[in-house]
Amino acid sequence: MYHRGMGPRDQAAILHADLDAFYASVEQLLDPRLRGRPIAVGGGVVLAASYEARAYGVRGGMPARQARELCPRLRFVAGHFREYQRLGDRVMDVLHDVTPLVERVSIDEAFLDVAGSVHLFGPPAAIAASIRERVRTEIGLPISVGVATTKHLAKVASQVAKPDGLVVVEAGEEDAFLAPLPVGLLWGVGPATRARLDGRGIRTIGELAAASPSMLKGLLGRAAGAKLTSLAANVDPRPVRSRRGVGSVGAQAALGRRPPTPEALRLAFAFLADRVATRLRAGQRAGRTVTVRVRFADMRSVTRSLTLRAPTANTATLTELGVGLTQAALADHPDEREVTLVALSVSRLVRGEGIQLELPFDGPGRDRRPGAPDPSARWALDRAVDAVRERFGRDAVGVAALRFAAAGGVPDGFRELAECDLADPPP
DNA sequence: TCTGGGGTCCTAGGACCC
DNA sequence: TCTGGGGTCCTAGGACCC
Repeated sequence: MYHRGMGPRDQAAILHADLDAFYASVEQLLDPRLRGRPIAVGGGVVLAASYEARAYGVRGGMPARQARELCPRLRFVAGHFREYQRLGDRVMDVLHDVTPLVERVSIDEAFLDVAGSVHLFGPPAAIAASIRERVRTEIGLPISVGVATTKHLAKVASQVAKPDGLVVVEAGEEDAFLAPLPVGLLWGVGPATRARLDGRGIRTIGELAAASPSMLKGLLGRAAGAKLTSLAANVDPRPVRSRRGVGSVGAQAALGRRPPTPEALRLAFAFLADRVATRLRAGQRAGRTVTVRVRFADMRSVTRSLTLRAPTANTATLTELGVGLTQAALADHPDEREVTLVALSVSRLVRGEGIQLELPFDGPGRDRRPGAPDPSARWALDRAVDAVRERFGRDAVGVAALRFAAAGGVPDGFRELAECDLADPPP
């Protein structure tokens, strides 16, 4: 009997391939003078740090100023985002040479199920070694690979292998491999869970495996407790899936510290709605639930959402709903004078050719007021904007969005890298 | 000049229906 | 009329991932 993507099983044939310090490694590949030196990609904030920089404690997400304090020699470089996409795709091509069962998790990371490739290319460990060799010699980038019986364990193994290493956990060796490792290496255990476990004296995966399931359930909740119990016991039934559907599309923008004036909100949501709606339309999607997140100066954030009767992908509609939901959230927090970030997201997506499913203008379940914008006119405007951009490029139209983007924030190229493909889920 | 951007999943409570 | 139960949808918040 042979398994197809179902774990656990008798052979370690799941690979997790993860490029090391990807953005920084690409910069060092493109410019040999940067090799061996501590570098950071980004401007005001560190988007990625080389291993040389990490040795000083520099981390992604860190403000540039703090990074420079930790490492005075740190060299900041602007990102070559197109190159990241191109080289990431080339690495995925190498992986696809081994098996069609490749699940790309992000630009620089993927799972592979090589159980069906063994008769062609040899044992999984040899396949992993040849992937590393090819990515190194043909593309010029370091990549770490973990090999194990399940996705979760393969992921842990690749983390242990970093940087530029290979770790194979053979079937039967899982418990011994996991026991001494810190719980934070498990997928789903972040700072909050780690702190709670620490409070119970649980620091290693071995200690977690020995803990009682009912105690974990009480400590972390039903789902998290059950998940950790099964992960610590190395039971992970998730198959490698080559394609998966996207559940939501969103965008956010940091504002610095700004009083939330109507004009500022209008400009910000024009920018966000333009990004979100354009992507939805390009992917033949529309969504019913619109969610706004507002972050205040103390980093606390609140969300407000609204579910429409009919799905929308209209730029003007999302702009207005975004502003309206934000104003509702602000009305509940009258003491907050400054907003540092706003986010807009659309979920409960539906798919369809040439979607023209417009919502009632002023909310769910109501009729349009006299004088309210005509939905079909709005749809026509979107079509016109999309058509102009298709011919002349993204920046050809969209005055408000451009004004906002020019005011600061991260480059569009970086945003695009993080976007998920709106590809079809498997049938 | 404190703290980027795009996602997923889970929980809990209330509304509403049968 | 009262009480009880289950299912589904919606909203808000939180943890976590890359």
